[in-house]
Amino acid sequence: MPVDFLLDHSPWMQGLNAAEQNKVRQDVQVKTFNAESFVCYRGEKANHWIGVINGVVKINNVSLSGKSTTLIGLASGAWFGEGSLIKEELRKYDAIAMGSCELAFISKHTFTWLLDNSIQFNRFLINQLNKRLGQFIGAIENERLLDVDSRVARSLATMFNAWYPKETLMLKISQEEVGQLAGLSRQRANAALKTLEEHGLIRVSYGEINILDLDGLSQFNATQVAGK
Amino acid sequence: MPVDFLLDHSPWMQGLNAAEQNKVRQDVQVKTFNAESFVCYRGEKANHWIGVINGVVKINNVSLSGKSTTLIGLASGAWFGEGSLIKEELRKYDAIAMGSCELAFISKHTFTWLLDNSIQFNRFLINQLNKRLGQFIGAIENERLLDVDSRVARSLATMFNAWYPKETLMLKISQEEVGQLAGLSRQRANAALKTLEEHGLIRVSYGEINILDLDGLSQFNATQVAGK
DNA sequence: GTCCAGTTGTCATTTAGCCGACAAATTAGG
DNA sequence: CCTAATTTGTCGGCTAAATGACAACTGGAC
Repeated sequence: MPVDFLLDHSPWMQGLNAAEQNKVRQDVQVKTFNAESFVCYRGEKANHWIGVINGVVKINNVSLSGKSTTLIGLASGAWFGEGSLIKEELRKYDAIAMGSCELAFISKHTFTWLLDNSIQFNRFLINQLNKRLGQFIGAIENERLLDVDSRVARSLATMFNAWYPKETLMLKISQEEVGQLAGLSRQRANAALKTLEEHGLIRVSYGEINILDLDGLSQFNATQVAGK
Repeated sequence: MPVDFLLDHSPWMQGLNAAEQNKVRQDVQVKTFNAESFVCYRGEKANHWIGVINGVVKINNVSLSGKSTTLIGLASGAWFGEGSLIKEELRKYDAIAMGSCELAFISKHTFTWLLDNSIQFNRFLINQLNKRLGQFIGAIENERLLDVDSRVARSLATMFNAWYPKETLMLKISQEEVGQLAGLSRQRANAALKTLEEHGLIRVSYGEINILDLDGLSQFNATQVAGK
């Protein structure tokens, strides 16, 4: 799948006029990353806005005590990294490729140009930030109010919230990483995955999870299922 | 403190021209709320953008199992409720006055008019959403990586992230509510408050917390303090 | 085919917050 | 000044997740 497919299907591109679109197409750079390689480093200067052509990228942080957590996973169609560009600050998190992936880089220069010149682009950003804010607020709700199995379900489902080609609902992810994504130990994540598999929502194999029912996954609530 | 003080010190007002500012001043309505009264209800149609003139408002949610959690507290100078206005959806959370407070209401009509006509206003919203997104991502980090005492510290500090008159660093809040704000039981919140008091960051009295050192509070990290 | 690093399944043990309970303290209202 | 409602301090028992450990499994590299 080429960059053009990503650009053609990105809603913010559709809001731009021909000249603006051209500017973007000339600026965009494609880079490929191997599994586990770093897309950006925490503390680094933010110079690009980044789109996922294919593969999955995780946004990560490591605490002082060495514990690692994943804040969000981003699949094909997602654009990220605007936060640090807008605030003109250093990157606050690591971005790491999960499995090999292809990414599109748009320069800070073009990004700010769009921000300064296109109302449509501003509107897109408002909507994207608003949607993502909703996602994270939801994540806090889940973490506080939902049982652990449901949290794992939501964490997996949330990855696919962007536009994406629905065929590729497969994740190259270890159970250790699932734990980091949901804020759990590997062992507990393992148990949760088994529960979800029993409910026919996913299929677990070595280093890989297949999503069988994305809607079911994002609505899963163990306490309701159990009828309590 | 009158509405005008809030409007004069709100950064988004400063970005508007005289005509736009006038439109806002004619539209704004002031309402006062008693302690514990509802400012908006979850499920209600969203018709206003709301600013805090004085007092504190908490954004709340109650789970199916009846457990209540507070997602964020908003003090003087904060504007909120744009999320549901932008998405044109029903309110997703309750907003409840903590102690009596005065709020400014701007109609959806004027809000969307600003959104459609003022680039400056769009820019303000992007910055506000981006900043708040950072806050919530930070909250998840804290919840996963930080010890409980530090989480309480951050929860309290985050309330005062907006512009506000720094004199009023006092919260009318029960320890039960502190627990809901940090996602903890009352008993554990109580212990955390004692720790923070010992470190000279706050002073706790009946139904009330005084912030002595806002910076210290927002940077507090118990594992570092303990030297582990 | 063999080796090896990484992953998974599953223990027992430890830890920490939750919950229910209840007495003491505090404030507001008559 | 007295009373009722709320809040606070603190206990012990309960529960669930974290942790550490280890054997079994998998897939890729050689």
